[in-house]
Amino acid sequence: MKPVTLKEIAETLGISITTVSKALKDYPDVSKKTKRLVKELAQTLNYKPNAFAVNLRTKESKTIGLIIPEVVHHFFSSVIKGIIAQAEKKGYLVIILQSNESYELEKKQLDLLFSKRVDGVLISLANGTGDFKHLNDLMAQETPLVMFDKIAKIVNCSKVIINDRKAAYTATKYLIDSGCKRIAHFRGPLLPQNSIDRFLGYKQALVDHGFVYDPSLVYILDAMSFDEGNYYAAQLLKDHKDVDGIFINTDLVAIGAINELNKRGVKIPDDISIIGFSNWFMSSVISPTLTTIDQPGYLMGKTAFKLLYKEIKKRKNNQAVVYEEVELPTELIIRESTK
Amino acid sequence: MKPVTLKEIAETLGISITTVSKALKDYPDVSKKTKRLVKELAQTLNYKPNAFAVNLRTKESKTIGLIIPEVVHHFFSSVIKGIIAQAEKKGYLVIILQSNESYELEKKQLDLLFSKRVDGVLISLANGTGDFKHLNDLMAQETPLVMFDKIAKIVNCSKVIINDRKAAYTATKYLIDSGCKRIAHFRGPLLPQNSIDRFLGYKQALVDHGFVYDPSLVYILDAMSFDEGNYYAAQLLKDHKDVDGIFINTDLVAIGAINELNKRGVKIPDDISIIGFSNWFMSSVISPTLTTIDQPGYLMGKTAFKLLYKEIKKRKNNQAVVYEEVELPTELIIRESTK
DNA sequence: TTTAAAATCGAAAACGTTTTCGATTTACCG
DNA sequence: CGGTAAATCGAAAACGTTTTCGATTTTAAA
Repeated sequence: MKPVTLKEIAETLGISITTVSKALKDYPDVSKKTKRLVKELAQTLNYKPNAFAVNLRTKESKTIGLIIPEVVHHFFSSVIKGIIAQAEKKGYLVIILQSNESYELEKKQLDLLFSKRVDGVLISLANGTGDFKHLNDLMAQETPLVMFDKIAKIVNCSKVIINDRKAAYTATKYLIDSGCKRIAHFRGPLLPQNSIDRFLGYKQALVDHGFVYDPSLVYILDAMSFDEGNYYAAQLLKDHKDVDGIFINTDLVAIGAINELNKRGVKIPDDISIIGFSNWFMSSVISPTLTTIDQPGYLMGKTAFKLLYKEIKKRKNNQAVVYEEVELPTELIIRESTK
Repeated sequence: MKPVTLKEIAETLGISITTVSKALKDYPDVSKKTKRLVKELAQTLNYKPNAFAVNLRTKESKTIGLIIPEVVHHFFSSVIKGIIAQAEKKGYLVIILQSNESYELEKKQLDLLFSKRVDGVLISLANGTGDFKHLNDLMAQETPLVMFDKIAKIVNCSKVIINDRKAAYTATKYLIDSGCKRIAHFRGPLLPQNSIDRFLGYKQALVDHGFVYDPSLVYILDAMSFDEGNYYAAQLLKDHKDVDGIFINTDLVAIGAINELNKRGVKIPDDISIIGFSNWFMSSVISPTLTTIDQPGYLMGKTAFKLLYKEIKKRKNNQAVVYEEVELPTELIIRESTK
């Protein structure tokens, strides 16, 4: 049973394809009676327009692409949820691709999306991307792009971000204010902007409060996993007996660290205070519960789509597009892992 | 700058569209020289075939749809990851829709996917669906469908599942073997097959081991949230002072329950043992760590796609399709929340 | 009854591919 | 050089829509 087409409806009704098409879309130049007939038949035959044909004709796919580094991730899945919820409201479908933090994959996937002629793409960069030609190429071909969370400052497009630097500053300052004297930092990889900014915020807070910045206190992680949290917590204990606070780039790692410290009998927060980043659900559930920075994933997804949608509209109407950079608020969530 | 088409390449090279198309796809009836010329130009112009046109012609979208109840969910996001990883290997893109446990939405989304002429759809049912006409309609129109995790036994299609009943039996039996005398069950809503099966497994284990089944010991939850875990744990304490074990439908609720019991000074597992279901990452991290049933999400996603892919292939070659039902293994993960 | 205006309809082109099949060119052999 | 086989090419139809614009029919007015 093949999908029913306009042609079939037209033939069984003895009218032209044109009229059927117009009847279905309530054109003014088709009679009420014909409209009723057509709509009824379409209904009973369960007619659904072939999106390919429509898109080929109208050049609109009503589909956007989304590239994220990792799907199984509390923050990113919240973002996804925000995006598809908002997209659905506007009649858009979203194709999700996972870059696995690989620049090469990211490039390939962008090509794929272009081939599908998506109306726009939303992207959060892989840790591995230091070159942005693929992004600029896409935009050069009229495909709107908006970046969120892990962005590249140098690329000229709309962005939705948080102020990582400020948030990290706040977190570190809280550690300082609560009496920590020697504060370590588990940072993310070198390339991503947010891991740079969080590091910078940490450093700034230190300097502003009369600490001397000690590079041996910052550990550069790679996978940002629970296991790395375990490993570097142990490492830190070995390297620096005097550390009494850690600001950690992301909650998952922080939870790994807490796990390791618990195991070794280190008292949190009495011996060492810990602050994470992101406010994963898990953070409110482990013991001790984790002080962290709340990062609004759902809102970020929603906002990113809105920006993209606005740009799609503008382009469609041949209006000038202005790139926006919206900064979402973060919040320090104080729990048990700090004094 | 409009996307470049075959026509453009053909014109600048002074050859026909046909030849360009064939050159790009390495047809044997175009000369090496022409192929080289075409490919070079395509490369420099950054030509990407218009998927709409291709699909309209070939009737293959190389896209599948995925409908799941909830994105922000450890199990489902693992499934998603498995699906898109496997799909990418075979050159398929996946459109993800979230039904939010709503039957109405699910129906609408299925229509949307059909309109997009996806090559197939993967679905895990919403809790609210008790009617399956929308699924049968889709299949009647030649769109392969495979269900996973939350399935409907009555629908005739390929499925990938776990043996919920057996797993629940194992869990409950473990509680019994470890000495529990009065075992409660927090079950899911009434409709979904897996919540029924888990309940049945629980009941069977009880009966098989000389317990009398007491309906007042099973609580029917709705949202399956952390908060519900809190609430029903409190409720249980009020209703039944003698309960010493709970088998809980899903880890998130179990974690909520543990949270509440911890707060009230109930000792786990000494006073009450708890077993969850799914093996969320979180379960290995809370205190006490949660004994649970491991449910292989990534593998399930991968398998579901494979089944779908097989069916797509078969249909394409006009071969008879046979529906398969594959059952994935589960495993009891013993941790601290049980004796 | 004629005529102009309004209402209703449909032919055809276009979107960018793929593929069949016939046409043309080239190479080769005697 | 003639003829056949092989190599190379392109015209055209098709996929299912949308939309323009001209054609036809109906209605209402004169």
